[in-house]
This record gives sequence, structure tokens and C-alpha cells, in this order.
Amino acid sequence: MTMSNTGGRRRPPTIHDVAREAGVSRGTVSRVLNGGHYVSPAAQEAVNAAIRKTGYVVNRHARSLITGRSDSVGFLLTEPQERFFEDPNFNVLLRGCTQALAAHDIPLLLMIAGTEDERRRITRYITAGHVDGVLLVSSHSGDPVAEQLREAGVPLVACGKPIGLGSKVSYVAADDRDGARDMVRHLLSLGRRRVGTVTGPLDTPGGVERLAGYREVLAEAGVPYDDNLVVSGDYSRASGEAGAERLLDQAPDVDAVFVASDLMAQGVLTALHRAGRRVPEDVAVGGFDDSPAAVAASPELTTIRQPWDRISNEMVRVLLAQIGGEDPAAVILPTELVRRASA
Amino acid sequence: MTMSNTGGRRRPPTIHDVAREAGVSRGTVSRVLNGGHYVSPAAQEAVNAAIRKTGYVVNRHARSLITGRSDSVGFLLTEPQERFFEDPNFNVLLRGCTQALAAHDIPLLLMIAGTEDERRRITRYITAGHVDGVLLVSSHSGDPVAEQLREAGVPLVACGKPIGLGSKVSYVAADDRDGARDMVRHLLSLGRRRVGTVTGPLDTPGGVERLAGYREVLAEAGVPYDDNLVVSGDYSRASGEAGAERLLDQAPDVDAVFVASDLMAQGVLTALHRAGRRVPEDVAVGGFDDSPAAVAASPELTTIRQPWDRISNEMVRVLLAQIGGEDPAAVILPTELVRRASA
DNA sequence: TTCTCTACTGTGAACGCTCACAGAAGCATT
DNA sequence: AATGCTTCTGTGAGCGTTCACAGTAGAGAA
Repeated sequence: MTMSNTGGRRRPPTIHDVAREAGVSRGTVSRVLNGGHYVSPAAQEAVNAAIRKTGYVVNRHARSLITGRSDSVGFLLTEPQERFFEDPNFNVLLRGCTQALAAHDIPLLLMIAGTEDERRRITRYITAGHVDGVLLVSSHSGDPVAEQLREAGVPLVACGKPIGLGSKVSYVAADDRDGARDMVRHLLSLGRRRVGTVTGPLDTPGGVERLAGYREVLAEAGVPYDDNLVVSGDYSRASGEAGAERLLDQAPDVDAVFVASDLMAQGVLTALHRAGRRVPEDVAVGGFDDSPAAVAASPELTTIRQPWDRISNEMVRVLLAQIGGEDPAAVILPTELVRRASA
Repeated sequence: MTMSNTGGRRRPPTIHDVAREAGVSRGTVSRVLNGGHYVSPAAQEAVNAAIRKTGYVVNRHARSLITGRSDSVGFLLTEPQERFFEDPNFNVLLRGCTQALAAHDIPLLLMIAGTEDERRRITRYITAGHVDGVLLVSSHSGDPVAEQLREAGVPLVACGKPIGLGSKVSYVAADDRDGARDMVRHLLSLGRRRVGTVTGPLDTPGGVERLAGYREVLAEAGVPYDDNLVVSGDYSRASGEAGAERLLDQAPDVDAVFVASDLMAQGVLTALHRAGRRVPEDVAVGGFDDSPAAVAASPELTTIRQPWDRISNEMVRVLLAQIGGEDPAAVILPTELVRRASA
């Protein structure tokens, strides 16, 4: 605990100081620092003692200069704006990734590429090798940054299957389709037959997959597909509200709604309430995400939990593997139905 | 736009390549890179052209190695856990800081020090000089990390006035007391006389100041102070709900509640609704933050807007000034009353 | 002319680390 | 004894910058 830093606040100890203190050479200290192979137990011990005594911390800049690695990764958001604030998933993802990386002693650089200008600057920064890899959070397709990074050979892991890109980019995603299937099956099991849906944006993988799951289950159950029961939203609360109104208008006999996000489901609840429909008695409502919004809603939302903690862990694992030279990989994780009051 | 990177994906251009291309020396290129003083217009031009042609990007590690600066700053959270998820302010603060820093081409490193272990590692990392300064987000007092960083002479700017520390630490805060005064004055102006409050945690500056504002205005208005009208929460939704129940119990004639955060106000609304009180007819409710929760609530919350965009900008400005050698400074920014349906 | 001053430019030496290499032991095999 | 191995250790070189310093050239003053 005691740093022998007596007096001068100047000049932190270097590997040289440690070497002198331990009575060995720089090389040996360096070897201890990097895994301790080919180091005698005695030297090992002496070096560790010297490190403790001097309070030595490796200078990452010097290391990076020679290794060419930066030992840091970027967390890149390419969303326009709103999603960042509205979407609670970002938080838990960001937190999860930060901590998973911290376990490897790798700092996370937060990068937000909203405007064209920011995009250019950040692409430059990344391709210049200032980070070893990138965790990409961008739901919409046709993301030019992702494409550029992929071409530049930057290790990359996306959150959710990127639509535009080829198959050579890693991603980690929850099993959206299966989650949707679970929810719709649940609604059917409650005896509902006029099951509507408010989809996510259909240029996002989540939006597409959840809708696909919805249709599959209805088809399997022999429930006829009705266009009037399908409206689309953009994951925002307001769009959920508008969607529900359209739904009530087009199909007044709707008795259940599968909503592709909890936030939209909040909006749906508002609209249903205003229309005098009781939830879940008249209309059962199922959300998606299991975000804080789900328990904040009244009644509390039955929803699909996405395993965000696992997702962030996997993203980091796959990224580090890729930085280590492994090939890209796709990881799909199962979801879970969480039953609450709304269905 | 065209990077003449034909063929070899190897070895990015160095300052040397640029110098050769421009027909000048490393020194001149370096001077152009660092402000262009003592460089002839001709050389300036030639170097810029060479930079464009080669696609050169400065190697920050090499630069940092010699300058001793890292040209990056840390964004440090020392909250236990929950706040990070629950508090929408974090998001906008984080985003604001990232972008304000991006304007200076400075990356932001996200650091989360939840456990004792993480705290130690991060303190070490920071004091080793891997970041030039720290933006500190920690509401609770007695934060050991802040104290250690201050002692180590690390440039530091806190968000909100740190309770435990001396006056020698910079901070940027909204004028909590004045905001509370505005809100309570507003409630009184509606004719309410039994104005209760659900405070924030009283070991946070926000909690203390908002309560102080509440008491001041009541005193000024000659409304007698009643202990039964004051309950405390922890900024969480649940604590707001519990607080409102206690309030209704202790002072059934309450006709207005000033709640120290929107999230708690949501809980208050739930409890009032359950108790059969109408908002705002029976009980007017005022929140604090103007977070997304304010418009998500029904009825929409009258609240106090904190100028988060300005707060983040100021935090960055003060931090950079401090890194540049200036003395610590405190900045207090005005709040704004936002009238909606709940009061 | 000669000197001084200013504006500009080039050059070696760091910065703190890792890497490749050379060597020194110790031990077993020829 | 000579040779191979394996394990361990020290030493120079160099990563790409910036910085201090030593120059050079040109303008103006003595």
C-alpha cells in the first residue's frame, strides 16, 4: 500500500528503476510483465517485490509504440441521436462491455458518430490504429462506418446482426425470432385469437426478425394472417401510441398485441387506456426487452428478456479473440419470457 | 478522399514519410502539426498537401511518450450500480461530454468503479498518467477515489458539488436550491398551502440543496414548516412510491408535493393514483430533472429542467483549462421551470 | 561592411518500452 | 571432451514523436 514516493511528485518509476531495484535487467522485468515465461522463480519474486516497492505501473504509450497494439477498444455508436437517450439497452450494454473489458485491463473508448463529420473523424481515428478493435452498436442498415472498418480490416463485433454487411463480420445477438415466437405463443395460450403487433423499424434486424417470429407462430397455429393487425413503429414510445391507435381503428376486435419493444408498449398501454380498453382483460399486451420501462408501466409488462449481460460478455470475448487472430464469429443467445401483469 | 494506400496494408505513414514527400524535415512537419508557428507559408502548404496525399495520421502513442500527456480524459463513475441504469441524466451527461471532447479531438475513456477492486485498479490507472484528467460523476459523499485523485494532483472536475472534499476541487452544478425555490414558489402560486416534499438522499448535494430551497420558500411565504410533510427518498421510483404513501399517512391533507427527481415523482403519481387522489386537482406534483420520465408520466410532469448540455460543456471546458494549468473553478448554472400537466 | 535581430529550418537526442539476438549456465547425450 | 539441448539472462536497437539546440538566410541598423 505504501508507495515510496517520498517528496518529488515528479517522474514515475520506469522499468529501469524496477530492474535496478530487483538487481536484474530490463529484459527480465519486461518478461515478468508479459507473462513471466523464461524467468526463474527467484527473479520473478525479486521483480514483483520491486514493482510493489516502487509503485511501478507500465507506461502503455511506450509499450504501444513498439507493439503496435493500443490495448484499448472503441465502443462505437452510429445512431443519429434519439435512440441513445431513449433506449435503456444501451446503458446496460455499455456497462457490461466496460466491465468485461476491465477484467482484461482494457479501457473502453466511447465514440459517438452522429454527424457525417464525426463519422469521418472517427473512422480516421480508428483506422489509424488507435484502438485494437471496435464494438459496434448501430441498428440501422447501410451503415457506411461499419463497411469502411470492415474493409480496413479492423476487428469488429456488432451488436445485432448487421443487415447490409456480408457475412464476414462478427456479431452477437439475442434470438429475436425465437423470443417473438415465445411471446406470441404465450398470447395464443391465453386464448387470444386476434393478435396484433406493433413492429420495430423494418430496416433493423430486430424489427424484421420479431415480425417473422410473429407470423410463423400464427401460421403454425392456423390463425389467419390479417394485414390490419400489423402496424410498424420505430421503437419510440410515441410510435407505440400511434400504432395502437391505428390498430384499434383497423381492427377494433383486437384482443392481444405483441409490441416489439417495451418503450413502444408503454405507448400502446396509454392508447388502450384512453380508448377505454382494459389490460389485460380486454387486450393482452406483450413487450420486448425487459427494460426498466417494463416494470414502470402499469400494468407491469409481460415481456421478453434479452440477456444483455451475456451479450456484452460475448461481444467482448469475440472481439478479443478476433484481435488475437481468430476468425469472425456469430453468436446467438436465447431469450426468456417474463410473465407480469399485462398478459 | 483517395488514400494512396495501394497494395500493402502494412505500415501506416510516419512523420518521416510526410517530411520526405513535402521536401522538408521532420521538425517542420511536427511544427505544422502543432499549430504551425515558425513555419513559412510555402512549407505549411507543402506539408498539408503531403499529409493529404499520404493519409498520415499522427501516432498518439509516440507523441504521448515524449510529451507526457495522453490527450485523453476519463469519465469516472463511482456509483454502486443502480443509479447508472435508473438515472437518465447519466446518458445525456455522458453524451454531452463525449461530444464536447470530440470537438477537441480528445477521446473519452469510460471507467466504472463499482467495487473496491475496480476502484483500486482505476485509481492506479489514472494516477499512472494514462489520462490527463477526470470527469467525475459520483453523487455520494465520502468518495475515496475523488480524494485520492485530488491528492495525486490529477485534474478533476466533478458533476455536482462534492460534499466531502475541500474547496480545491472543481465542479459544475445546476443551481439546485434555486430550482427547488422556483418549483415550490410555483406550487404556492397555485394556491396550495400544504406542500410536501420527497427529498433526495441527504448525503448528496442535490438532496440537501433542494430541501433547503423548499424550506426557504415556505419560510419566506410564511407557511409554517411541518415535519410530517417531509420524507426522504433515494431518487428511485420505488422510493418515491413509498415516500408518497408515508406522506399521505402523516399528512392526509397534503395538496402539493415537490419531488426531488422525476423518477421518484413517477412513483409518487402511482401512489397517489392508488390512493384515489387526482393529479393535479387534489394534489399538484412537481418533479426535478426534466428527464424522459417526465413526459412518460401521466399526467406529464411539471418539473425543473437542468441544463445538462451546458453542464457537460462546462465540465469539459473547466477540465481542459485545468489541464492547461489554470486553477480549479466552480460553475453554477441556472435551471428552468417546465410547466406541464401535473402542477 | 559588419553586426544584430527575427523568422525559419534541420538534427540529434531522448521518451520507456519490447524484441531479437547473443551468450551463460546446467545437464544429458554422443 | 565435445556436442547438443533447454532454460534463463543481459544488451543493443528501434518504435514515431517532440524538444532543445544549432544553424541559415534575409532585413534593418550601426
